[in-house]
Amino acid sequence: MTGGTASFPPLNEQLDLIRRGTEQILPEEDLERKLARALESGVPLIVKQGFDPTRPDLHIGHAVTLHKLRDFQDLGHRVVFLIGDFTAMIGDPSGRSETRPPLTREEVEANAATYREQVFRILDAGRTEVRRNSQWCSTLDFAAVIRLAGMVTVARMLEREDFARRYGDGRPIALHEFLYPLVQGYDSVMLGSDVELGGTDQTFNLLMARDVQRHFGLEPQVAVTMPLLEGTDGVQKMSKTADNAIGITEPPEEMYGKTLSIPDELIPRWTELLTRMPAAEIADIRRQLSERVVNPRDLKRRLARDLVRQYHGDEACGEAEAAFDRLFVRHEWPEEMPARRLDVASLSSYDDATDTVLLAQALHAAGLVESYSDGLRMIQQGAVTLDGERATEERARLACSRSWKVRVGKRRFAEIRFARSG
RNA sequence: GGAGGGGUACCCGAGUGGCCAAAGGGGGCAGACUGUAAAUCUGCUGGCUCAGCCUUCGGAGGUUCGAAUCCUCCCCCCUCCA
Repeated sequence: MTGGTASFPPLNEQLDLIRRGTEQILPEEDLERKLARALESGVPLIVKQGFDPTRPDLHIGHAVTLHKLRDFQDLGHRVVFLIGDFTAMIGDPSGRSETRPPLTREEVEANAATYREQVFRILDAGRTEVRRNSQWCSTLDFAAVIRLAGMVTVARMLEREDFARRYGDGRPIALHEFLYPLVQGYDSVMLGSDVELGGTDQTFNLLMARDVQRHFGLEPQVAVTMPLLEGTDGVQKMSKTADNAIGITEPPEEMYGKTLSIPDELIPRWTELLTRMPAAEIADIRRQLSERVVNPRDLKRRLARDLVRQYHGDEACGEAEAAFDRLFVRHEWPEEMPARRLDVASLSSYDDATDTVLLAQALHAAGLVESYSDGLRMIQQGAVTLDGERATEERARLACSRSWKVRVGKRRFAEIRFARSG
């Protein structure tokens, strides 16, 4: 897949695009030199990023570096999407408070498969090389590992911020955690990478690879780091556990709505990191916001549209926006509500004589609330609406002879019908 | 190997025999306001056909009328010494 010689845009043009949104390019002179050489020789740079397939779902925070990979791709360079299947099976505990349980081969494979599907919504599949590091890591013998470990001193390892902090605090550092940066560096050796991309939390690892490459007599790679994206709360980094993430595969309406719920301050940053809007326009957005000549909501809407379009296409985007307007602007109910058919035989509060069930129980059975008790709470708090009327009676009962359009809170809807199996 | 400290609800953390379904904070949810923004105010935050009942304080036993609290054993985490 070397593709022979290629032609690239002028150096400055390439640099401008690569710099857009990036946190650091280390060292920048090396990048310039490599780009210049590529320009001259027609041999594209090898740009690598590794992903540990430890979880099935990616969120749009992961897309930040993917967009940058795409930039390199668009400039004509070779992108290697490296699946860290070997490392995932060992379980990287770094940074986390809890040790990650090692994954089985099957889990890793399953995750890797979903990664491809998600990643190619951004990357150009036809121009992406997918590799996996088990290919070379699983055959490394112990002597080779020790040689690898000999390339770096403990003092150097302790320069990494989280290692230093943990060491300083007297918190434990497992020995194998030191091996991870080395493995990552070894990946770069095997791939001959010119550039490696990662979040700012990866800076140390990306630079470590340079040392490892030098030990192997190779030209060191350039580390390009991207900012870590804040989640929808605007405070913490986006992550599934912080519950502030937007999944790449999330439904269009969710994606649209969640984007509109981010704090205003996040608009320029998200736009810069998650869309391909030119730098000049981003600057304009910043200006408009600071001069207060625009309603932030409109910029946020534009961002939301852009995101939904990226992952779901034009049509879904239009529908998502229409659904949003209906729900939150015009305060109407959705056109279609998920139908829930409840079997009265399974509802313990069903009363033959009146042919009714307790509302709270029906809400639970329909999956609109977490439990019967939760349903009671929702009713108490005035969160439940039946056919457009607020339910206020805690012990309210629903007639089973008809269907009910039910709303709980702002965004949970269902049409409940009853069935009798016996 | 030795000495000490600790494991409480989603998270942090108080509680050291009954007044404990367990203070307080964070987070979350709901209501008002709104642009599903921010800020603010209010309420809720184990389960159950709830004036009651059932299950929870690392695990298993035990003492007691009664245990998150006392005893025994076990598991796990942390600190210091070697």
